Amino acid sequence: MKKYARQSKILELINEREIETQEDLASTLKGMGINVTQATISRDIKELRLIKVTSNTGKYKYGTIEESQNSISDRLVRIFKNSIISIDASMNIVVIRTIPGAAQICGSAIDSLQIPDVGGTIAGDDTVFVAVRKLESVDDIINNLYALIN
Amino acid sequence: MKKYARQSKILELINEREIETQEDLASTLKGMGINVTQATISRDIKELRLIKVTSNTGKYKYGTIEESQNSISDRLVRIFKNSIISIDASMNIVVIRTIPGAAQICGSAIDSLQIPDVGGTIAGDDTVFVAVRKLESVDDIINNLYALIN
DNA sequence: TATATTATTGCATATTTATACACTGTTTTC
DNA sequence: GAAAACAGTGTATAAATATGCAATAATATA
Repeated sequence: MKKYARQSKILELINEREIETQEDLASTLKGMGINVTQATISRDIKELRLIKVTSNTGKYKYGTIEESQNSISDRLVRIFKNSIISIDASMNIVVIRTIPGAAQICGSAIDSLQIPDVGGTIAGDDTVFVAVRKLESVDDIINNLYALIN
Repeated sequence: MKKYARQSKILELINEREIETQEDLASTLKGMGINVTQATISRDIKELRLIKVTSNTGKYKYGTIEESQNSISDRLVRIFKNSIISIDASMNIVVIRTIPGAAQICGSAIDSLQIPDVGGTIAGDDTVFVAVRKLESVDDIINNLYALIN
């Protein structure tokens, strides 16, 4: 059974180099004496749960979920930057104004961030309400959000 | 800018349903009055950092990295189950025998698991040595590994 | 050992995805 | 306000990926 040896090599390779396609991987492996076709690579990738992640250059490359952990918050931050108009508070409600249509996604973004003392969010079309558990935390949360967009 | 409204809907959809392809997504959105082509979906998916994950049925579907967190250890466990022959210890070294060629990948698997008191691993072709920091921890670690494969 | 079962893979190809290019609408700059 | 720069999208298609099927290898079973 040479499958695992090959898969191990695959994990190694995607960490070392920018592997952009399955053909890439197949031919690199071929160069190392491991003869395999794209079809098998496709199956290996499924088994190994490898994913396509965007490299620094904006292109797709193969990577692991672990590795792309960081990019989760990247996504959220990017969405924030592009859509938030203002952040304000009324008592324990943080009111976020967004460009039209972006409130929902900003809401889910905030949910994902799991900010302490955030009880929940509700979003309309261009407004998000963030319920804060304690009045004292409101400023922290606002600063937290501002930090994201700068 | 209706892009974010659409992307928000996309996030919603992939959580609710098993979306298998980008065409799938495009036509579902179309059914909801959001008119968009596969090409744009492809770009949205890149922006949202969505990935293909294997659904329960073994097929691919779209999902988020967050959602597929769990499947990381799945991968490792699966590899273990399929390749470990025996687990034993000599003093503070846990010795794992695997099917030929699988030691490397089992080694990386163990590394990823970040088991307490594991100092490091080294793998040959069909054998992995796991260095344990304290003699007292050896049994725990062995049980830990056995638990994985059962 | 012979037979049956299961796992792994290649080949060929259908399916799916990414992208170059062109167009449109929006925002910025002077 | 006109011109320039930019963002978003569709069309068409090239590029990349997944998979049915058949062959072979590995493993289990009698």
